[in-house]
Amino acid sequence: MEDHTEHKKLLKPIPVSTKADQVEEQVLQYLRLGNFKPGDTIPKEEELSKALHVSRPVIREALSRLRMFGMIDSRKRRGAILRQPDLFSAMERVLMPNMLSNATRRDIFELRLVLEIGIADLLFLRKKPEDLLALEKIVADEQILLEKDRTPENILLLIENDLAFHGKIYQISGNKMLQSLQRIIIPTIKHVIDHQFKMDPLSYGKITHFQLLELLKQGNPEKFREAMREHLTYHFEQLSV
Amino acid sequence: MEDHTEHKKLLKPIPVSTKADQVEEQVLQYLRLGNFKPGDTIPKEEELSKALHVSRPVIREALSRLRMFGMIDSRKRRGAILRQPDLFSAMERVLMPNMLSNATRRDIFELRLVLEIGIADLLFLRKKPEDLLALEKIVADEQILLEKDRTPENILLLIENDLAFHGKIYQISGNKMLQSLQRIIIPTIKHVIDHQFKMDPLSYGKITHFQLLELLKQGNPEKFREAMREHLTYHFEQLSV
DNA sequence: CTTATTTTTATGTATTACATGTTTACTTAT
DNA sequence: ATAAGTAAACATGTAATACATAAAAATAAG
Repeated sequence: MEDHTEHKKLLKPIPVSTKADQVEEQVLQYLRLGNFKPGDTIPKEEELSKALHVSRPVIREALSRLRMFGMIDSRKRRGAILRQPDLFSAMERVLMPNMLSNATRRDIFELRLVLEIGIADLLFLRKKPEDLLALEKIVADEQILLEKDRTPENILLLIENDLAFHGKIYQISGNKMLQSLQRIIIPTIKHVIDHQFKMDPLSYGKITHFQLLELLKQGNPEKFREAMREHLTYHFEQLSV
Repeated sequence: MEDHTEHKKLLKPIPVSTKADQVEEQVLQYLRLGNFKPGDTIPKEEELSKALHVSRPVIREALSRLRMFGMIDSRKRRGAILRQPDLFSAMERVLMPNMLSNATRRDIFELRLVLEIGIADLLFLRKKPEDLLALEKIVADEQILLEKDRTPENILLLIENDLAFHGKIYQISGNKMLQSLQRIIIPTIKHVIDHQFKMDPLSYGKITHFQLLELLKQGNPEKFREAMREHLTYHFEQLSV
């Protein structure tokens, strides 16, 4: 018997992943190699259970994960059908800025800067008259707010206004992926500005929203990029090696 | 019949959610409001089961999803402990370019352009001598390959070399989030270039990798941005409104 | 006091049963 | 014969239960 326990210790270097993990990997592999298209059905839980020699709860646990990513959509009687995975929307659900490490929050803060600098070409490719009108409205609102006193609630309104301006930029890009990323970025940026850097959320460079809008109307991508870089200059100054 | 399809669109997009979905949402809510930190433990499955009045398998199904995101790490006897969610790594696992819609693939293609244009400031902030040496090696290899015949295998090597150069750029940025995004982008870019645009993967503008490297050594972010924009000009030309 | 063993306990896995909603097939009425 | 209504089948959703397993805690042995 003591020999038995000896073997037990020696034989198991424990690369343990649970069965559900393995099933998930198997199914993903199956999907990758199968070259399926959205709308195709995958084997029934019962069939998977028999094919992989695991119980149905384990199968369900694995499929549940794919469901969370929007990869499958299982309906009664029909089984599970493949869907186009929505890469970022699932991520939004689990994003909790306070759970992230400072390093990750910093990464997201930087990501925002990278995106808003690099987005210029898309803006000039896709901007429409109504977009410019919307931005004009936002800038006009900002002007009104700036002329008022700096009461706490006005500060909040200014922050909202600022968010609206930059958010509209992502929207004009016409790129859903960028918009998804922005939804991930926003709560993190707020957290970073409040807790990590303790900077004034409205401390922008010499270039104002108004000037950015004018450039978007009459300028070109290159000028817009450099103006945005200047606009975000205080944000860039927060960065460290 | 045409009337029928009309109604289908107008009526019910099916807002059904399973219990596991609801449990997942409850737990996420609990975590968000609780202001927890990595290392904290969450209630045991049994407790959750009683508190939410659902069976343990349902609880497990919900927790399994959080496990997939790396949010929790459950160990026997101890229960589940919170971890810092790795936002993008889970997404890499489920990325299957052939499952994406053309629109999504186009979005990812554009994301790459946005990132590589916007990344310039980070590069100049974080570049280190060894990074430049690595890039020099890549560029030298490219030069050797370019002087050889255009055999299929040499073409493949050139594509690998190109990937190495641009990949190194992301690495120099020192931003893990950008590197994660790149791992999502790479297989999609390949797919898009092969199937969607049918463009030459190596068709770059007048600016070469060598010139980009020289700018990274002696130039500034602004010049680098515009050079990268020129380098990617044929990619930008693929874009449509 | 250290080490080995047992016990405890929470998760991992499996079996089983039943509920629920869809599809398919069948029946019935006009 | 076509249309509507009904019943049967079937796959997923939910639940209860039992046992395996591993890790921590408690206890016993040296």
